[in-house]
Amino acid sequence: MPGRRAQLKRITLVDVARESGFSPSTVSIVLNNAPLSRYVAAQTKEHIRKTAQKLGYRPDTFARSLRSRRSQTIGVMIFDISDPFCMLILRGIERALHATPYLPIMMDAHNEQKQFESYLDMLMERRVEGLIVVANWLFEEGGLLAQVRDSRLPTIVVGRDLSAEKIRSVIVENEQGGYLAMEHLYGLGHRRIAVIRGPAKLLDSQRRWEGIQRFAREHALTIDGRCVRELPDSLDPTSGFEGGVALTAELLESGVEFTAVLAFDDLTALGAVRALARAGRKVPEDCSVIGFDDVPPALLSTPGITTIRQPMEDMGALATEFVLEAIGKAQEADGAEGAGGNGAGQSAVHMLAPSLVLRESTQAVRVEIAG
Amino acid sequence: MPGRRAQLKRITLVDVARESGFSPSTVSIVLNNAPLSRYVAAQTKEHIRKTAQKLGYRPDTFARSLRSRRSQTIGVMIFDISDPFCMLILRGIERALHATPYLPIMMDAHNEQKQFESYLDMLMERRVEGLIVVANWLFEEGGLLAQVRDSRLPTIVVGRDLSAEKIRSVIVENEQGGYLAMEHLYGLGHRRIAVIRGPAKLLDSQRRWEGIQRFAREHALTIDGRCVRELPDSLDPTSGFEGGVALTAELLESGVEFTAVLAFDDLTALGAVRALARAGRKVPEDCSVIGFDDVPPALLSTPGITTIRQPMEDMGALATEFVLEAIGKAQEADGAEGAGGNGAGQSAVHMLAPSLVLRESTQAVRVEIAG
DNA sequence: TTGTATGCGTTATCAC
DNA sequence: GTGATAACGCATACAA
Repeated sequence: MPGRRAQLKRITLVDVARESGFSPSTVSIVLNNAPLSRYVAAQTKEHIRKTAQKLGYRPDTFARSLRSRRSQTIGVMIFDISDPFCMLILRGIERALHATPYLPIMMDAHNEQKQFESYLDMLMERRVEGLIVVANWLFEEGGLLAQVRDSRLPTIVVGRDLSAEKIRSVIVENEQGGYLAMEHLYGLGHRRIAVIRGPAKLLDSQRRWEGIQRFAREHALTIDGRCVRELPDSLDPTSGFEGGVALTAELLESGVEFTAVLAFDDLTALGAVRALARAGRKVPEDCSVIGFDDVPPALLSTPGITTIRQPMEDMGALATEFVLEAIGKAQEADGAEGAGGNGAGQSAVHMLAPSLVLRESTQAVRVEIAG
Repeated sequence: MPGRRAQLKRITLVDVARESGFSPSTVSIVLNNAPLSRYVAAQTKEHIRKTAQKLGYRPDTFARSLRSRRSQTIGVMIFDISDPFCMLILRGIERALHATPYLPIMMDAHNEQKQFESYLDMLMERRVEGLIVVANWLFEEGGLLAQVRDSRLPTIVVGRDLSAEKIRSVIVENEQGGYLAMEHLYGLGHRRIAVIRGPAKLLDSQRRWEGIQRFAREHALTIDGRCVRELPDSLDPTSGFEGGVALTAELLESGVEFTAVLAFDDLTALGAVRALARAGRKVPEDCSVIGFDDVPPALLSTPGITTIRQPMEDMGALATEFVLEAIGKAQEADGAEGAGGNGAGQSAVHMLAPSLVLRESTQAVRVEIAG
């Protein structure tokens, strides 16, 4: 290594100015492509850029942020990073942010409201310019986002429909998803379908149910009330799986017949498989199972779980674009005073289409003919 | 909303000074608990703290960092956040960092060396005070960390043994893990054990194999060479699972007999289960399977995968402590010039003990008596 | 014990 | 077209 010890001293804007023979202001203007740079001679620009490059100049983030009041960061609050559902959304966020000068600052709330609050505080303190909340279904918005809402910080939540709380959301089309799941099962000949619904409190859970019912209505299929179970409102991260096990076992013991289980999500489906196996019923031969989400464990288990896929990466990317857009607008309308929305306030819910992912946990029903 | 519009103006140190009647310096000293604060009257401190509280003063991170040259952040480079293995380590890091004033800045390299490099750059630019690299086995240290190494930035890698590259590492005791797995299988009566080794290049893979061999030696068990397969050196994230499927299928077709499969990791084990199922062999009745790591999918699949657990959360926490410690030392020895180590250079590998997690994928061998 | 003055590296507002 | 100069908010050496 050719003695790079000189690198120890940081190169500043002033160094570049001195070396290039121009003033710090000009250098700053050029290097930032500031509006004023329109009036700088092309030759000057070229020269300044060259020397900056030569010296290996890197702007100091802190000085820049201090002066410009802009942090160039987006806060990403993850409600539970160990939930595979959240993870894939992160990918999308990172992907969308990659082309921009913004850096994500991620925090994991460990499934705890308390943490969520304190981290939110930290993020605000670090002056993030936007906020993306990655929520799974355990997330309880107990006024947590109230402070954010009227802080005018461009905010969006992905993974949960919080439009009722006046927070812009990006989610999957749950109703459509429920419909698709039913359609698939029905197409395979299933008529006695057990449904494990999500927690009642969950809006997304409602929607899926609506989709299920719509399909049933359209096909004159009645869903036996005894075949429907509901996941409890729980704060336990593994409650989906355990709920699936328990509720399926319940279903099995109740004696009511069914040839397929439509589970709220993949973990629930995995739980159903477990319970069925325990009862000696093989999947899919003796009973089909369909999940929702398409998280990795659904692919890795045997049989692979047929599921309704949420385009999580796209959801993350979309949410990111919205936030960036809102930040842009807020900047434009910066001088323009007024109580009017800077884009942060306008609550709306953006929905992406789900899709069926065929794997091995569902198959045509064996004997049954019709309901 | 009761007109909170006054909040728009940020409270600064000067505001607190004015309001409390003391000078900015005194206020700064008190609020930071700086060394000099030892000489400040208790009453003064009290008063200053009260008014700071009253005004809702929050120090400006950027100004503080600009001045003090300290970012109060730790860079966390995750090689692949979608790998459940990495995820749990993150939990540990976050937990350990929580009690400190340090904020983690996480970046996900998406399994790409290119990304890794550019993000590393970003982290350095943001002046992180320490670096934790969360690596899975796909991570290739192709000189990636060279720049970090001689940047004197306290660095540690968790999840991979990179001590050979002179980088401090926190890992599980792989040799012991391999031994434990064999011990478990042997204890259940298995004598014809198929082994799917990890990639040859991987040091961790070697160590596990050594543990396996040690157990075999100690118990006069010979491992049939025909029963041993090796995962390819691959950069594909799902290669573990697919490798497991393919190699197990190969094993099955080769006609050689075995009553158990000892897989390199949980994904490989899951792959083995899949291949066995396809061949009509049930797990664990017809063949036992043991994994390594204890990642969530191992728990969620049916049967649950018996595995050797890596204490990933503890590994993350330990790594974090080391980095914090190194930062502390570097600060102390700040004036003390010298080429000598500030703790960052001292390469060493710290190992945590693995443990057996019993689930349903292994059971006593049916008939076989001895090798 | 406490206050004053200075500078961290940038950007922005003016003059020239 | 370009250059002085003044903040941004904080921490610290030094003075009192």
